[in-house]
Amino acid sequence: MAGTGRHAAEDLTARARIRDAALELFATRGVRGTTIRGVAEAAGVSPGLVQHHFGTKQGLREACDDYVMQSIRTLKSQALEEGSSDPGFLPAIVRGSEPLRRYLARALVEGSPGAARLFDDAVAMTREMMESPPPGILKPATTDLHAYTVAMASLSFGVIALHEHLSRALGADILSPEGYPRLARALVEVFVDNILSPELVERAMEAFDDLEGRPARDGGDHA
Amino acid sequence: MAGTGRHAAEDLTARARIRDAALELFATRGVRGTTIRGVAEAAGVSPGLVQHHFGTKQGLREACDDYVMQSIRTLKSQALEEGSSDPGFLPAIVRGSEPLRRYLARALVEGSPGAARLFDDAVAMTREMMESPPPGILKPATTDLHAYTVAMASLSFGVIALHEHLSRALGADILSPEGYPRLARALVEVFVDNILSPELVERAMEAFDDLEGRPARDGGDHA
DNA sequence: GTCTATATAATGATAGAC
DNA sequence: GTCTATCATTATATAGAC
Repeated sequence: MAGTGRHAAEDLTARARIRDAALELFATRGVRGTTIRGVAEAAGVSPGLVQHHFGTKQGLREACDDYVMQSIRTLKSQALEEGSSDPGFLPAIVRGSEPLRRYLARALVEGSPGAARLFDDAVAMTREMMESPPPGILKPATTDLHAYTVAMASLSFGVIALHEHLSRALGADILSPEGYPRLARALVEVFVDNILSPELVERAMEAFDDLEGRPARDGGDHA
Repeated sequence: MAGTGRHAAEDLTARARIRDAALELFATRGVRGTTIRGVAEAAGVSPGLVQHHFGTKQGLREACDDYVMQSIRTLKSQALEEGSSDPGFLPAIVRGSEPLRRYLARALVEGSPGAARLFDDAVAMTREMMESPPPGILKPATTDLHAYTVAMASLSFGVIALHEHLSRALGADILSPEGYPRLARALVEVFVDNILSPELVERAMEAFDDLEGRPARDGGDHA
């Protein structure tokens, strides 16, 4: 499958061209902001043909959703086969096409079933890896491994969802092969660095306990 | 200002009720998915009154944007005054109302000028803190402090943008006072933990160098 | 498969009464 | 300030020709 979306427009069937055009518009204008007419125009076909191939706008959207999520899964599998050392989804998605990434970013916030499934699968996959870590990765020291896993997934997918802001702040598209290393390096540094003093960490943990109404820990001298 | 959005609907002027209704709809259905008529119905007024107060749909959106971002800034200031130990935006936003958070999540992806400014300000604020860290926080060991800062901002705002998925995966609203501690604790653990072996970190850093076309580091024996 | 033409509904915005 | 009535535009979806 040409899952990355990198292909010449002329080589594609009308159906594929429509799907690609819809992908792009759904990503930039959102689902409701995209019109069948706009898709048809962008694909160089008539509005009637869009309906012919996908039935309704909802059908078109579902087709895009399936296509994007399947493409990303394929990219992820390829990255795994090549033995990528980076455990997250990020390296896989960086290989994808720009529209693919922007579609995912939108879908993560607009409420797409496919994006939700992708996120949940990533959590499950990360959790399995944390329970029996590969060489070079230690088992996390936490009493709540599930929350730990969710927090890690938040890091990866947050980069996707916010890539526009991150790119603007950094001055380079952080999901392009050019800009990605700079952010990735910084993310690893944040992981490795220990900028929080043990006392601060202890205080923060106690504050969280308080929020939950738990009893104070050892050394906690507050009510 | 009732920046948290916690107020009885009866106590509000029609203008405020319209704004709150629009806030809610913009957040859940997006800008293009929201209709003047829908806003009017939700606010219990006529469509004409919406136009009377805000002119156009665009004007209504800008008013919502300004209101939300200003409210969040106010919450942030309050958190700072109270000497919150948590440096990010998260603790402030957790205090806000549910619609406020969902609006921000959408705005971060839909392309809102106000959200972009908020993000950039957060980066600048975090950067200043990193350059002269408060007690308990060490200066990060990085050669790219700006990227480091952006990565940290990504963590905070990523939680907002993805809160729906995080909440689903965790089984509790992670931006409510009930669910927040569990995720926050996990985030701190991810920060503090060192689950990556030095060798793995070294390998990853070299891979990033390669992507950028930099020369190999000391000990790098690959071409 | 692909198009044009059209039915039907919804939307943003305006005008004017109360 | 608040409403109703209305216009012009635009949208989805269908029908049917080629």
